[in-house]
Amino acid sequence: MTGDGRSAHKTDERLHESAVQLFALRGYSGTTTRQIAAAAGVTVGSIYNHVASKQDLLFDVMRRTHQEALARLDAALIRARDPVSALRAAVRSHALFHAEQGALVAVTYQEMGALDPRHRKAIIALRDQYGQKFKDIVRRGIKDGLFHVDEPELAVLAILSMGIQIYTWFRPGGRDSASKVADTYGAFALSLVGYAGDAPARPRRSGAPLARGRHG
Amino acid sequence: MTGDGRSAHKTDERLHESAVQLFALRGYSGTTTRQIAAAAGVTVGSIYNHVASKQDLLFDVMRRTHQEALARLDAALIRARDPVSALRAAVRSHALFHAEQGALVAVTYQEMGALDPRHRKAIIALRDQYGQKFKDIVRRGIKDGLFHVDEPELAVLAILSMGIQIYTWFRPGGRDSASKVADTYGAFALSLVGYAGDAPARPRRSGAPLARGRHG
DNA sequence: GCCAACTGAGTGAGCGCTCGTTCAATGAGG
DNA sequence: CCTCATTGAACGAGCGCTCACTCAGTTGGC
Repeated sequence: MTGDGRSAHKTDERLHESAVQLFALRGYSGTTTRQIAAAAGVTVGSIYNHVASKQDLLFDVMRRTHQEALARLDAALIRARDPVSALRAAVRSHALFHAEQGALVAVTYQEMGALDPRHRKAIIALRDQYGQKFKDIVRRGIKDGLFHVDEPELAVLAILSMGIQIYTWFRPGGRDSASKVADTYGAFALSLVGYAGDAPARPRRSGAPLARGRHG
Repeated sequence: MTGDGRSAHKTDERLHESAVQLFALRGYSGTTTRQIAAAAGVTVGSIYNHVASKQDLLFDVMRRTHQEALARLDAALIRARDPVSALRAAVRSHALFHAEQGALVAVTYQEMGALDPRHRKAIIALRDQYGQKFKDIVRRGIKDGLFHVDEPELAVLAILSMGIQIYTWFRPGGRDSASKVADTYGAFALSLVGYAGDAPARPRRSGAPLARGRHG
């Protein structure tokens, strides 16, 4: 039978996805190799034809998560020509990723302590690379006189933090869509850095029929 | 009871503290009862003279953490007479706690998945109780016309989120003191909810020459 | 003042079981 | 017929937890 879903590559992917789901649910130490194998539809021994160790599986999940987040951030920033639209686009990308990829994000943030020191160093480097792009935007916004914030480094940390935590409460089908959350967080970030031209109080952007900000 | 430093109460406390440190470092599943015992200066069997199970130890850590955070928040709010000073005081208390009690906070946020469903329910109730106090402040600020934010619920989530994450990067002796971070975050929170009177000096509505709409 | 009875923290070998990992054997596809 | 993913038994280590026991320290009858 050709195309029976049993090729080596497909098993690789199923192992990866099974590991993500289980690590997110039970944690790295709380997940057994047998559970991962069962979820991927193979037996224990077969895992080791595809990954060197459980530890390597964790590292691979984290590495790919960061690379994906970086790729999306870069894509979002391509069209931004000024710090305001750049920050809005960056925060939107950040928030969307953390809302839509909850399992990947949960593993990445909760299992840092389960990584070997060697692997951890590599992941931290990727994380810094990600944060640096936000710092650059805020720094430029200040230089251009658009943003007014006393502690830009803390502001960037705060902006990243509020986005990261989305994965802990966001559920698809909840009150707000991921896109709505992402837009709102973009506005929050601009308020945070003291950008005055985007005050949230006044109804902006044509399609806002529900004047829900200030009923009397 | 002679004061020889071997009283049962002291062992209780040492077990609790050892569990906090180890759970924070290696996670709940990654920590063994023998490690906890060794860190507390006793052997395995003795643990069970003080706690019912490893799971109960985790629950106790989380419960006490939330109760402590709630107590500090209430203490901080006693003197607040208006939404502005209340939000500032609440965020300051929140940020300080998450900076100063990193190990407690790490366990509380990273090991929710390791709790029994029964225990988890109790912890979530405490967490909601904590968040509700912030919601009340923001709601009152909006009603009084002091805060201007379109999405108050998301704003509260964002404010709590940025404070929670402090435990992941704050280290005593770093660039900023916990107090400095807490004050700055208080200002961030007020910017976030659209409170105009406390922002760093800036040209309000002095013009927003850049296109505000998104590019697509 | 004495000693037997009692209390409860501490001990450490050991229970049944599961862990991550290995490997000889298997069998289907090219 | 050869290749290689897959299997499942097996390995040694380690898991949470138990339990018969030790041993200070305290109590209370005489």
